[in-house]
Amino acid sequence: MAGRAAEPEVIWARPERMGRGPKPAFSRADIAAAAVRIADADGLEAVSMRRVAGELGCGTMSLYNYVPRKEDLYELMVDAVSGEHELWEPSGDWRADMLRVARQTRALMHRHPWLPRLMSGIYGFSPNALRYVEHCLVCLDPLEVPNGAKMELVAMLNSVVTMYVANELATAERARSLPWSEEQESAVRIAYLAGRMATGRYPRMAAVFSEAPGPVDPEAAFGRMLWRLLDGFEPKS
Amino acid sequence: MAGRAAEPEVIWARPERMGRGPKPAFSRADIAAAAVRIADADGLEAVSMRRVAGELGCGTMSLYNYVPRKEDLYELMVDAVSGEHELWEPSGDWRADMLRVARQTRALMHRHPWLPRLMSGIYGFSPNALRYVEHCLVCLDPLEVPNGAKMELVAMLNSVVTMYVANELATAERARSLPWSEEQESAVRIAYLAGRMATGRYPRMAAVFSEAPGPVDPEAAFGRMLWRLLDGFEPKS
DNA sequence: AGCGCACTACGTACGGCGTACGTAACTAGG
DNA sequence: CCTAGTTACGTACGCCGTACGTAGTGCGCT
Repeated sequence: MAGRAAEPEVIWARPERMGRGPKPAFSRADIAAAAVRIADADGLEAVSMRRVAGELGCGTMSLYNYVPRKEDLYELMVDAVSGEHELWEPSGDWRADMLRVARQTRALMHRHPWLPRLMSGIYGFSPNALRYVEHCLVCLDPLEVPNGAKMELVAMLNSVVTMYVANELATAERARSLPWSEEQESAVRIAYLAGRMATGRYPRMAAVFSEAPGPVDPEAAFGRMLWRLLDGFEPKS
Repeated sequence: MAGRAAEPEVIWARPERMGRGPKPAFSRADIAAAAVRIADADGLEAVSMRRVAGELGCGTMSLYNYVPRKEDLYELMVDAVSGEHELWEPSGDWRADMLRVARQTRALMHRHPWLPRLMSGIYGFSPNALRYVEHCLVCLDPLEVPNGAKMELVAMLNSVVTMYVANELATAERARSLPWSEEQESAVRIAYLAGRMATGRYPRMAAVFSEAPGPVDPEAAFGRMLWRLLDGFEPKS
């Protein structure tokens, strides 16, 4: 019976340094940084165990001493860039602070375009995620709602920001990955949508597209979205 | 010069049937259904071109006559399950209708647990996505805000639901994929978090966890989240 | 001090992946 | 009826994650 039932499985629970043998050549931070560098430069699909090992200058299989499965490498990456969040002394205006948090998260995801995709699959609270959530809660001190609601606010904020940026990036990446210019890509897109709208099956959507004065301003749309979200948490007067 | 600069690239823009040769053995719907069956049974990572071809009973490379790249297969899958959305005559109460939409989306994602992960990477409006959005807009007819705001409402609703279910599924899958029971998994998780909280570095989070009476009711939390979101769109009185 | 063992390092190898490419069969348009 | 465009599909290439075996290393115990 018995035997190894698979190790702790939550990578943050396993100690970085074991007691016995020679000391490791790298830290988790080194590995995460290497993986982040690769993903930033060549995209998430370029992050392979071989490539990360190459970046570090070690054999491929040596990586498995630090990271039991590739999925854990992803968790390391998310935690590493979460550490880039700059924290500040709360202003006393929780809405202003939350807007600042959201804008910072959006900037972070633009710097690391692979981040939204990984956010959907992450399970637990990494060290830097804990720091981040704690900071949000401190900023929410002036808000007079139950603590649970504050957690839910943080979760919702992250959700909408993540998906908003994911959409931003999906259209941008389409334009970049193909040998077309962005105008051509968007022209094809518009033409397709126009064709669909012309069928008359989607009158409400057609109305939306026809009355749109031009391309939407992403910054303004982002701000409106956040404002509406925060409105839902304002205590009833 | 020139030559082929890569085809239309938006799979919905390319016609399903070409003019000339023998008639295709399958439709896109067949292929999508096969892929969905595999993903439902064995997870998204089991969806490979070979496996789908096997399910259809054809050679692997024959699939590329229907689907130029694997990414397009994913789009087909998302569109296929989006067609499972049941549409109804609007009730006149836009909040009730939006709640129903959200609950239906959540149920859909529980039926197809791979869906949230794919939603983050999808680019355009597939036929069934158009149907779905149009239905939401119809339900929002009684809401007196600009049309653009209605689109933004639908987008936010989908974002929040997607990430909520993604979190639900991530914890559930962790528990299932390991040879542990769910209680053991959650025990490890709690122990880890308790250890972190004991450091005193996260007093606000510690307060949240300490005052939680027990495991949260996912249905109730889901409902609260939606209610707050919709509140942000209620026209100012 | 010195032994033993837990750990690190890493090469090899296996099965599976996406898909480029070449070939044969087939059918609709001229 | 011919022929050009399409379908069908087998082969092959270069990746991928990672199981496993072996050798070296230095901490902790006796």
